[in-house]
Amino acid sequence: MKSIEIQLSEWMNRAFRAAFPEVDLSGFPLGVTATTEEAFGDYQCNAAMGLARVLKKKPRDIAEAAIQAAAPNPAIKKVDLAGPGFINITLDEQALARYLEALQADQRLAVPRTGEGRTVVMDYSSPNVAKPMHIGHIRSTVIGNALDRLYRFLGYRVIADNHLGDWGTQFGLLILGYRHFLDPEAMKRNAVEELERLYVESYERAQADEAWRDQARAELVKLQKGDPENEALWKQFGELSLAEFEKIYARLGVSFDLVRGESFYRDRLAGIVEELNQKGLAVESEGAQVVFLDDLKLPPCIVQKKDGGYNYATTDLATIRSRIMEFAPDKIVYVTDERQQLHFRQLFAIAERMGCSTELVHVWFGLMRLPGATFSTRQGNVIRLEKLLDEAETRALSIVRESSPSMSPEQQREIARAVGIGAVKYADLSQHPQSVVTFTWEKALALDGNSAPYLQYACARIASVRDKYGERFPDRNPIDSPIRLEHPMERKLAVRIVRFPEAVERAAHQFKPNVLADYLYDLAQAYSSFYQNVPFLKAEDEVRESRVRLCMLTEATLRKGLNLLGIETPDRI
RNA sequence: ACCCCGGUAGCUCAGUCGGAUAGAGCAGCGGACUUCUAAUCCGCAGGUCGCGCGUUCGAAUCGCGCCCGGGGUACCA
Repeated sequence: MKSIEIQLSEWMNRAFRAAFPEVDLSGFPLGVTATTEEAFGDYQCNAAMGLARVLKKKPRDIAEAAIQAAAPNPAIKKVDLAGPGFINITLDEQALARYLEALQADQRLAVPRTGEGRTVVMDYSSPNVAKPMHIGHIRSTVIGNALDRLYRFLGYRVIADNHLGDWGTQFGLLILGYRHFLDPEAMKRNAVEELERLYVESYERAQADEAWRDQARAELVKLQKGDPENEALWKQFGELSLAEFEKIYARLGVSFDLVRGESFYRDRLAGIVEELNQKGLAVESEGAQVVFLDDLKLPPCIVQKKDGGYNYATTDLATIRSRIMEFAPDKIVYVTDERQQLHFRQLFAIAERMGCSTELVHVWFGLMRLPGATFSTRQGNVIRLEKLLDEAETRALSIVRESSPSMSPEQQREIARAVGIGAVKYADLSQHPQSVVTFTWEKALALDGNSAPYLQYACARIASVRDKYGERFPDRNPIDSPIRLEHPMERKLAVRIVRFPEAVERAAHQFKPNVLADYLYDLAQAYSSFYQNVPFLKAEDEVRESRVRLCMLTEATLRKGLNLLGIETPDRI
């Protein structure tokens, strides 16, 4: 089933081609978009203005010609020519109602499978082993997961890979710290927290103590050479960390197809450098192996340190190579913070020179900061992700208890969980990814306005309507009655429902989940307004059924949309 | 010094790659619950889109210059 926007765009395309058969119009946008204002109708086409210069005609005349050349279209009530050359289209209510009826039978809500047959690797979350996840990790995890879900729904084969930081230079210090400062009790209580403490203590000692630094380096070399004792420790660190991460992922509803740390690629690093040498891409400079990218006005990129060690860029090159060999992806998407922009530009440039033709995309997001201090992870004012989620659930619980005192405690907790976690996720997803976010509890846990609970509340009200309808009219089925769009609120809601496919596609292709969030909020607002101002269970026969059908369509759309953002929709709230 | 982002209502933010009279939410003020969940709805008020010049039918959006803030800039990831 095609979306209305696509149908109208195709229709408009044919009209322009019929009006100007002698001109090659390929490459010009001739489609329609949702109107910027209701007063202009439902969809608008701005193509005439763009064509004016090329056709050397007045835009109004061009638009007029296209309108005249357009085939009769029963889906359209009227077409207006406005302003300098806008073509404004108003949908016919009857046709729109028939479309909605068909939509109700469509599991995909008219969202096309544009990714059919294509594969995309998504690299997100990727925390470092032996460090607890804090609020800085939530953006990569939540935004990455939303994109993951969006692409899957569009028909792509998605390989979600959690590329853990488990093979860095930090392990020398960590192993040393473990051997000297370990507190077994603390380790039992919270392994990852203790590992972090050990690292910090070891790091601080290394600042002042040169012998300690040398020792750490030696431990790292031993690990890299496969020393069994160090390898066992390293493995243990990884397992403890992963177990801790899994708890967070379970709470967030995030799962990966692969969890491959950087260590997975460690045996291929030498081969990458060798290949770069052979192709003349890497040369020795100041004792290190370096790829120069002067022609792209990028700084040089080190692929092998003078001590023989490898770093991030080399691992990532090996990772790209490995992913191409194993999955033959059309696209590899990385979701990281903004500080890595330069790294990825260098990486992509080198990969291309090595013959990689896969599309490589870096989706970056702004850093999370705290109001007073400028994002200081060192000063100890980091907020642990676990604590954030706890707080969110606690706050939600007190509200649920107040508004639904008759509910069982278990159900209250379950709803508070869905609402609290949803609020935290939505706070991130509803914002443009690349903006810098200043973290505040109030914003992260907002329960009114443009928030997850607002959307969840709308879903719960609909579920309630559906249940009450079933109780009061057990012998009727809404599907047996046609949809009618007579009340302005019904029409308004209908027009929004049919715009879902474009919101999904735009969110995915622009890598901006907030596009979908905005759409859902707008839809929920239209529904709330409808709900508050138009009676349905008390409406007369047929009208009641029609309105219940609109409720069900809204519900399906909201639920699918929130599901794509990774947000749960309880039946009661 | 150079590179990349951002600057929109008191606050937090949208703005569909150049479109029509710049939109939401909080906060503020005023209304609406014997009714389908008031975690809601309706209304009011709130703007030099950082500043200047330019490009054209048309600029918050594109170009140049400046101001302010953030991030980055060869052996960390």
